[in-house]
Amino acid sequence: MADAAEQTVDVDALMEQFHAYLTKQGLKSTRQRDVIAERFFATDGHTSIEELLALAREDAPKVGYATVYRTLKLLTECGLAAERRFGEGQTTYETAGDTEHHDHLICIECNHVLEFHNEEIEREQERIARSFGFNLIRHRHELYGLCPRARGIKGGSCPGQDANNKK
Amino acid sequence: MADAAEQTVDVDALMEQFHAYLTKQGLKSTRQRDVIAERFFATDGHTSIEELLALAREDAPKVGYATVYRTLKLLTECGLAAERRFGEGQTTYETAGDTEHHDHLICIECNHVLEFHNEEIEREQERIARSFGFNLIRHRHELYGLCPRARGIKGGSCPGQDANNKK
DNA sequence: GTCCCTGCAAACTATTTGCACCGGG
DNA sequence: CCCGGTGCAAATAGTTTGCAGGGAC
Repeated sequence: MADAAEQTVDVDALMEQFHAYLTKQGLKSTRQRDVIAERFFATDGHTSIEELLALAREDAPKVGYATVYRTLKLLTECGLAAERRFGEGQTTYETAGDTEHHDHLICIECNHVLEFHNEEIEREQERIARSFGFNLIRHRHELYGLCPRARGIKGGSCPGQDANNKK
Repeated sequence: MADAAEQTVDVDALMEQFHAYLTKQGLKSTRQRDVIAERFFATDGHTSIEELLALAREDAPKVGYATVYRTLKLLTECGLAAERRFGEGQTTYETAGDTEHHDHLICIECNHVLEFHNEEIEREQERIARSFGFNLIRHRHELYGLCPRARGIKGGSCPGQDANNKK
């Protein structure tokens, strides 16, 4: 899709942000954290702890679940990762900070996840919150349905289907 | 709020639907199921398994978690209950079937839950799904923020705050 | 009487934590 | 060196399941 050189630059920038955060908090930069963060930044989609553990173990075979959880928590704290809880299973994480806000459209058959953004809805949400006297902090908006392929449309496919079709 | 006589009618009607479903499925109507369903229908808000267990035990002291879970699963199957998973904690359930669709506005301080419905957003969701070739089946839309009371507005309060402020 | 249902406890899944040792600054 | 980090295993939280006995139809 995008070529390797460009991605590497991106990952480097994110790693730098991560290291800056660690330093600021008086925390240490370790091999495990670096491996996990690098692998995480290199994924484009919505990645589970289990997947990240497997990826990290390619570089550092002995890392355990706990370290992955702890590292993703750090990444979430500094705004470089965002937790997403679709369906029933485990939490997945997506890179954040670089990209702007978006919501999700999920196929209930193939579990593929697409992203969308709609200003009209964003505005409407604000209006609703305000009308109840609320200060809107964040929201969660997920659309579940059947992608063209799942509906059996001939030649149909989820846009970007091939990218990262999980489990 | 509403008076007791009116609520009773409502609960009766829902119980009837529940019994109809059980019969249709060749399942049995038992004291435990009735107690749990009645108590559930009598709550207005978003109720957790734990709360339902406590309520059910007022009528039938020996019911266990498993029965409550199993009964709520039945109620969900027949469309009389809907699972809701806000925040981190346990799943809560709300009565469905009688009321029309709505989404939720949750105060992150006091955990109070309000309901809203906005046609514009519903339409926009459909449009978005269609634009990706999706068949929209269901969605999840939750707004998290601070209610007037939580923001410290003098005299402010969540609309309906007193009704059912959980945990 | 036949199955379904129930309560209990054990199993499970996803995540967190305690602890002894390891390693970055 | 010091103190935070790591791996492992055990602990937790929420929910599900297996099983022996009980109850609905």
